[in-house]
Formats: sequence, structure tokens, C-alpha cells
Amino acid sequence: MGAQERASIGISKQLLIRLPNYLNYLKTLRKENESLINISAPTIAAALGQNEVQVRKDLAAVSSSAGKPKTGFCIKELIHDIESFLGYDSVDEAVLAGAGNLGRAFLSYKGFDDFGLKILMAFDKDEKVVGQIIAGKHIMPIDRLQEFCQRLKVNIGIITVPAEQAQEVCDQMVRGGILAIWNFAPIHLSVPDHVLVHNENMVASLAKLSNHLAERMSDEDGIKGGTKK
Amino acid sequence: MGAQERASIGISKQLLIRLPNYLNYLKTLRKENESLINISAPTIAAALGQNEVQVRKDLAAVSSSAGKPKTGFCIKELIHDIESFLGYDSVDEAVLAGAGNLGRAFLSYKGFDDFGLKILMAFDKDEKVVGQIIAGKHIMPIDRLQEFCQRLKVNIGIITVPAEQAQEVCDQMVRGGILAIWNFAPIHLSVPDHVLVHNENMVASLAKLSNHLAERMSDEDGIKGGTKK
DNA sequence: TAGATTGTTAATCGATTAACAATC
DNA sequence: TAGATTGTTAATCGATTAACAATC
Repeated sequence: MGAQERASIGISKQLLIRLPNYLNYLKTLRKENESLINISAPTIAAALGQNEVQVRKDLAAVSSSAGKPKTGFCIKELIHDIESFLGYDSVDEAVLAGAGNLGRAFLSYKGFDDFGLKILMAFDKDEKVVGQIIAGKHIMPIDRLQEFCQRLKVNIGIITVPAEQAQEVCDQMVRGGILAIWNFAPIHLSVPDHVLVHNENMVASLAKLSNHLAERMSDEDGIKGGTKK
Repeated sequence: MGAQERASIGISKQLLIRLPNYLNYLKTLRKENESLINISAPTIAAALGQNEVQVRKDLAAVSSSAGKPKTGFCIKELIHDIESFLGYDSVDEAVLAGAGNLGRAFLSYKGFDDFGLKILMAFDKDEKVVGQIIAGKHIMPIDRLQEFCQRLKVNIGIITVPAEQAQEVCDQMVRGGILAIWNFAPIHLSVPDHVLVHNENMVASLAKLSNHLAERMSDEDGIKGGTKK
């Protein structure tokens, strides 16, 4: 079971969510003020609106050297430690299926390099798109997806095709030896146990926003359970 | 009940993540087999690999009528209840800032209608983009963002501009009365307390995938329970 | 009735927060 | 030293899972 595996090794999913935020903060900090050398957990906590003990624990978990009382952590070292913990220094190679708008956004996005993700190639069903080169990446016909997964020995597949095609594309990736799938299609994918599917759940995010608004509306009205709009 | 209690009591974020999955499953189920009328919590749980008590509790929380022992819930009703709980039947209006690839993907995506989100208009800095109409939505100059937020009385702002511009855009939205921000820029945004920022944390997702791969690799090597460092 | 499924109450688990001694 | 900050141990909180009686 995926959840149990992760638990046994002891990296909480929460930590993986917070670390990029710390990293972000530290990087902008360094950019803004180059003379700054050290940073303390309470400072980070205050800046990001988090509990300071939590930040301290997180830093302790990833930092290669202990923090110093009264001074804190060396920013540069900390950035390095977080990056290496998150695996940004190793390169994960990926293929992408579905070169529509969202897919193209991925292909064009330069930032992934910094996070250790390299998209090698893209695949699409549409013959008009096949053969194009987007941001230096070739678009191949979708029926060669499996073949290329095997040949390139990539581990990550990104799915940005419409929901109807997603399971089929997913199956091809799995047969091609893909181990982790980043799924943007709003559908539940069936995969063997050894494959991880991460659903980029836009719809859940939307629900969260929508819910916040519903709460605020009813707060203002003083009505409990008022309709949303 | 469900929808009524939503506003008053805080709903766990977890529930909001699981509900769209149930919905998804139920919809595909209905499409595949139209003669199916009822469904039980254990069935859903098995299909989605979740604990059955959890599913039962979730359903109890959103369902308008109680489930029947031995038969379960009416699929059609359940779909309706979940949709209404998630607010898909009410429309949340939004504006979008940043009509690059990602932004355009949003503007073109038809699916949001089903989830109660309507993007009215988009804004961009680039003069070449301003004036265009993408998927029926006008692209306006970014410096009119605040003005239009106020005039249109929208509640949701979607940020798909580069990180450097994100805080500035965010501030304009806040001044324009936006209450919830869906942020795709990889940066921490500062907002007043009453505004909700949901960071679509692509980078954290990536970390999760990358982490899964790292674990699998070390599993294969026969190393168990070792931490990454 | 017998068996499946429900909803609820209690136990467990994990993650967050609080308290505090150690250290520079 | 005095004060800030560290890391650790204990308490709290919330969410998940287990146990079970009620019901069709």
C-alpha cells in the first residue's frame, strides 16, 4: 500500500508541501538581500504564517548540520539541503501526453529545470500537432508513446489529455515502464500497485475556494446556511 | 442537511478533496452502466482504494437522505447531493491575470462550467495579447484589473502571471475586492486575513512524485527504511 | 430469518502545538 | 551573563479506523 510505504519511511506528505515554500522564501530573501547570511526558524515561521516549532522541526529533519542557538541556520546551506532533500539536484526525466494548451504550458515552462524535472518529449493524437517542435521538444504521434517510454527509460509521465483518453494513455505509459504519473485529467486512473498516480486536483482546489466564499458570504449575512449567490 | 452545515462548521479540507473523486467515480459508473441504480459505501471504497467507514461518513455528511441498509444510496441522488455540496450548481465568477500558455489553457477549458466556475475576463501586460478574444473572453490591459474587479463584483481571481509580477497583480485584485485567489505563480503571496490564497503547488506535487521514485529506486536496491540523506 | 449495509460511538493514529532544558 | 534560538519531550488536536448495535 502506498500510504503505508511512505509512512514507514517517515516522510509526511505535509512536509513535502511545506519545504518548497521554505525554499521559495529563502531564495527570494537571498535575492533581495545578499548580505544576509543566517536565518532563524521563528523568522521563517513569521514570514509564512506558520507555527515556529513546526518550522524548527522541519528544518531539523532536512538540514545536514544543526542550527546554532541565537544565530539560526546558514541560508545558503539550508537552500542546498532542502533542494537536495527534495531531489532537485537529481534529474527526473518525463514524457508528456497531450499537447493542448495545458500541455504546451508545461513544455514551455522553463522553471521545471530548477526542480529537477526534464520533459524530453511530448505525444499527441492530433496529426496537425505531431511533428511540431515546442520549446525544443518534439511532438510525436501518441501511438508511439509506449515505445518511447521504454527506449528512453523515463520514470515520469504527465497526462494532459482529455478525460476520455486518459486511461488509455495511462495504460500505455504503464506498459512502457513509467513509475509515476502526474495526472491532470479529471478522472480516476487505474494503475498497478507499483505505480504512483498524483492527481492534480484542480476541481478540489476549486471546491476549496468556492467553500471559502460560501463561508464568507454567510458570515456577512449573519445567515447560517444561506445559499451562495 | 450537508449544505446547510457547511458554512457554520469548518469542513475538513480532506473531505473536499475526496468528494470530487466520489463524484467522478459515480459519474463514470452511471455512464458505463445505466441500469445501475444504487451503490454502497463499501463498493465505492473498494473501487477507490479507501477505507469504507470513511466513505460512509463522507456520504453521510453530504447526503440529503439517509442511505438504506442492504441497498446503499441512490446514485443519481448522490451525484446531485455531492455537486450541490461542492457548490457546482451555483456559479462563482472569476477573472484571470496572465494570458500566457497556462492562462490560455484555463480560458479554453470548457470543463470549469460543470464545476460552477465562470471566467469572465482575462488581463495581460503584453500589448500584443491585449484586445484578443480567447475562447470568447476578452483580454484587457492589466492596469484595468482592479477597476474591472470592482465593476464586475467578482470574487475569485486566478493568477497565472510569472512570479515577479504575482504580488503586484495580487494586490490589485485585493484592492478590487477579490476574496479568493487561485495562485499558480510559484511564490508566497501576502494578503489580508479575509482573503484566501490557494497555491496550486506544482512544485510540491513534483516533490511527491520524485520522492516516490527515490523510494522505489532504493527499494529495488534492497535498502529498506533508509532515509534519503 | 440471515446477511449486507447503515450510522454512531470508541480507539487509534499521525500531525501540530506547547513547554522546557540546553546552548551559543 | 542575558537573551535568543535551538532540539526534544509531552500535551493537544484532528482525522482515520475499528467495533458494534440498528435496520432493511
